[in-house]
Amino acid sequence: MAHHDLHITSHDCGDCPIRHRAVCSRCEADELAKLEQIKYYRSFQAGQTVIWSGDRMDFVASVVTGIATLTQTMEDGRRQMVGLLLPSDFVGRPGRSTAAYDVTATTDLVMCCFRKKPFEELMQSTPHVAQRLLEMTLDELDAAREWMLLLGRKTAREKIASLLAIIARRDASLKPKTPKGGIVFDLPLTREEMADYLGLTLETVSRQVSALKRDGVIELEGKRHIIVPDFDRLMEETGDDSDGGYLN
Amino acid sequence: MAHHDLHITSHDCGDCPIRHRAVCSRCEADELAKLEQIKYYRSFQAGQTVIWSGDRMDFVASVVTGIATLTQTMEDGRRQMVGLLLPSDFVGRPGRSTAAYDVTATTDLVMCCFRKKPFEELMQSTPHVAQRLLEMTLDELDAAREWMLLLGRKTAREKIASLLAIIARRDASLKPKTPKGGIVFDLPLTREEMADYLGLTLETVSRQVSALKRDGVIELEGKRHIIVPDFDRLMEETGDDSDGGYLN
DNA sequence: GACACGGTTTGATCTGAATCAAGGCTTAAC
DNA sequence: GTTAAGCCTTGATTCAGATCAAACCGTGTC
Repeated sequence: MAHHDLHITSHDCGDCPIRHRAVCSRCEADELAKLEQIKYYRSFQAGQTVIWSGDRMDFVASVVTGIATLTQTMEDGRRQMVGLLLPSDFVGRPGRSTAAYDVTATTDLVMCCFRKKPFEELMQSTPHVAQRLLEMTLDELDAAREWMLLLGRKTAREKIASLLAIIARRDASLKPKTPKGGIVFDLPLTREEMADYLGLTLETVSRQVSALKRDGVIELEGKRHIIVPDFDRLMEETGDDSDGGYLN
Repeated sequence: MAHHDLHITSHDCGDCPIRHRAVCSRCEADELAKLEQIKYYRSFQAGQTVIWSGDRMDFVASVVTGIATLTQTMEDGRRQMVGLLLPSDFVGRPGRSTAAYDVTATTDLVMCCFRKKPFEELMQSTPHVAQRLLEMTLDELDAAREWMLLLGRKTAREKIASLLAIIARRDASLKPKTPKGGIVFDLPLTREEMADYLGLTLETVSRQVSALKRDGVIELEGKRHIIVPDFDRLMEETGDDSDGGYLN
């Protein structure tokens, strides 16, 4: 993420409650003004569908608060999650008029939308927006490819550990660590949603979560509150390279 | 693909044997000249590794002829293909200095490379290059997400049928159809490579190919030459929506 | 308090694909 | 012509995860 010094998220986007990593970095005053004109907010309750695959989609958007998912469904009902949208993530494709996936709010959700036509025009005239979007898309592609390794080759236990590590890592970057170095967070997904993420059934998810708890890798308070006493121990269970990833 | 009228592949890139969809569309004469200066060709034999994950990578490239694969490998040797590069496909990430995946030539391969530093500079000064790259990356992301559905939720038989359909469709767009409406092509992948693509073992691939042959969905001449007498029949086996996909 | 409901756990059983193992078919080498 | 190496097929067996089934838990409602 450090490979472009665009001072990303370095200022607020007008009155947006969060800083729009996607579209506002390096915006000039007049560009901001233009963005102001074409933006609007939409709120959704947990469980609500934002848009169905195939529906007309005349906006692009970024998540302000909450979590949304992208899923694909086969005729017989088999579902696979293909994207997880966290605050500041971008959704929508310039140049396409219909949604390619179901977008669903998993938690209460606020999105900051931009009407597509003017957004595309803005993109034409402000090259750094296209470049920033390219960067984000490449990041997403990398994430998708890691996800493919998970889906194709990892065991159920490794899949669960990987998902917990992904969420734990994200949360750790937002919150300070606990005194003893443990990481604590609430699962934003139901067992079924986890299963759709991982290409498993909800029963298998439940069993493997129980197994990780039994083996002391995680602790549970209720169904959703997770304590990871030792992050490295969790990482060992993911099957991933231990070296913490390549440098940029 | 029709959503941007960039007259892509509308002219040759200097003496390149193919038209570089990636970087040459709408190039001005002076931009072409600049590209000429930073480009060079590299050839690889079938089976050769272009670059290993983690290696320094100071170029970006597009495939001229042949096929290359991107794969990820776990420490214990489990492998998952995460990308399949066909002629005119682009590889390499502006802003990153090391390769994130193993890149391997599956067939004899010629790539047209551009040194990264000057390519990035060119990107800064020519907005349409970044935009074209964004478009291509979004296409790749869509493909990755379809692939995720395949990996997470499809049966072995559906996976094989899907892969054959993908290759058949691509070939059909390059070659004229056979008199009787059938599609004929040569598999560019070994059974093991197919397995790595699909998240299966090579034995399962072999069995399912035999099963599709037994059921008359495909015909085989030798190990690699495939005849699809009825493409719709093959599509039925993929588990995908029959409606041929959404309009753009 | 009784009830229903969504999310979850756990148990018993089944099954699709992995694994283990043996050959077969081509092509190239000597 | 024999041998070896790659690639592919097929069979027997095993096993991880799916499926089927039952019950549990917390919350909100009447």
